[in-house]
Amino acid sequence: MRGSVDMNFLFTLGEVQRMVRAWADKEAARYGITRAQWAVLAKVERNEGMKQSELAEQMEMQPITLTRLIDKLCDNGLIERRGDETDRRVNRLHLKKAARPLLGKLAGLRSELTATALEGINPTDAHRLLAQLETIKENVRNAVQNPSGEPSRKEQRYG
Amino acid sequence: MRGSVDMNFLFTLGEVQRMVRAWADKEAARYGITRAQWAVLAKVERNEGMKQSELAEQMEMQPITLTRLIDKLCDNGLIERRGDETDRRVNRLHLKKAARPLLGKLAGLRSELTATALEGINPTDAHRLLAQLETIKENVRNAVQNPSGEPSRKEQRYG
DNA sequence: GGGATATAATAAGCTAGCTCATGAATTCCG
DNA sequence: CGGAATTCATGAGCTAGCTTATTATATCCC
Repeated sequence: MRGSVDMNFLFTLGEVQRMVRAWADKEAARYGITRAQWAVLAKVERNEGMKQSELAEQMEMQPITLTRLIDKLCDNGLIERRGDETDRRVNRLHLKKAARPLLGKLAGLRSELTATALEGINPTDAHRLLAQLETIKENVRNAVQNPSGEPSRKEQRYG
Repeated sequence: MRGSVDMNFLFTLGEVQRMVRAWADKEAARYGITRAQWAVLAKVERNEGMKQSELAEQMEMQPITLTRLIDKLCDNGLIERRGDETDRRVNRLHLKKAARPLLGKLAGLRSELTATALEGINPTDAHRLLAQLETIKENVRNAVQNPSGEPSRKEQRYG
């Protein structure tokens, strides 16, 4: 029965998210960075030379939101925008040297935080949890793209 | 191996939370309410006559944060603060009549949202997911209460 | 070439949510 | 009684996110 899940899922997710965010922000603050900025920094590390627009899409956020976060990372000397050689509209994002040691510490912090959060959940379940989160993300993405009222004339769910 | 979970759990949770929040807020906006306010309203429904401080504790948020949300719900005529008879510092929260029909619609919306978000996840897994979220919440609560370095052996804070 | 259109980034201005610091009223308790 | 703690509210300020609009550049296609 879905009843009891129905009862709690949305709000529980909300509470967990708020608690985790506050906690991770507080810990990350030791390194002078917020969690949102950290997420951007980590993405740049794994994909140096990305365009802002690509990164925004990957992170499921609006380009302007990303711009603000990048502004701060640039102010702090952690990354830099470099113009693209063939398309002068484009900025490509690169780490600056100062980011390296910080990223090392942040990796350690991430392990700590994850281990603490997932304590008591065995690795198999943890993997399933992560996969379910991805599923939910996908479901929400779809829902946002074809809003519920609209049947989207391909899959009319009410027979 | 925990490696790949370690790699993604924190940031994936963040992305899911942002997407779900934006989506739920957008849907809830049809009824002139945000998700955060909705959560408060739903709690008041299930626990009429609560004090603000009790509610804040239940919802794992700071009293001041709750005060702001309650301000808006009062402005919109959905709930009201009534003074406690024996302790005049205390406000007790009650639904106003206007809240009833709204709560009915919101219950429907919640079912819809939950069903959409969890599409493709079977009920057993959905229950496990919810239980894991509760576990994480508990873990984070503990972590925040005794910050990481401190072993906090049995709370001998005095003496 | 040149107009229409698309894309990249940004600007301006707003909101929600959260916090800290402060203060006021009240109650508790030694 | 009188100091300490509790309960709530206010004000100021922050991050992060959104919408709408603007600027600059590229591309498409006649």
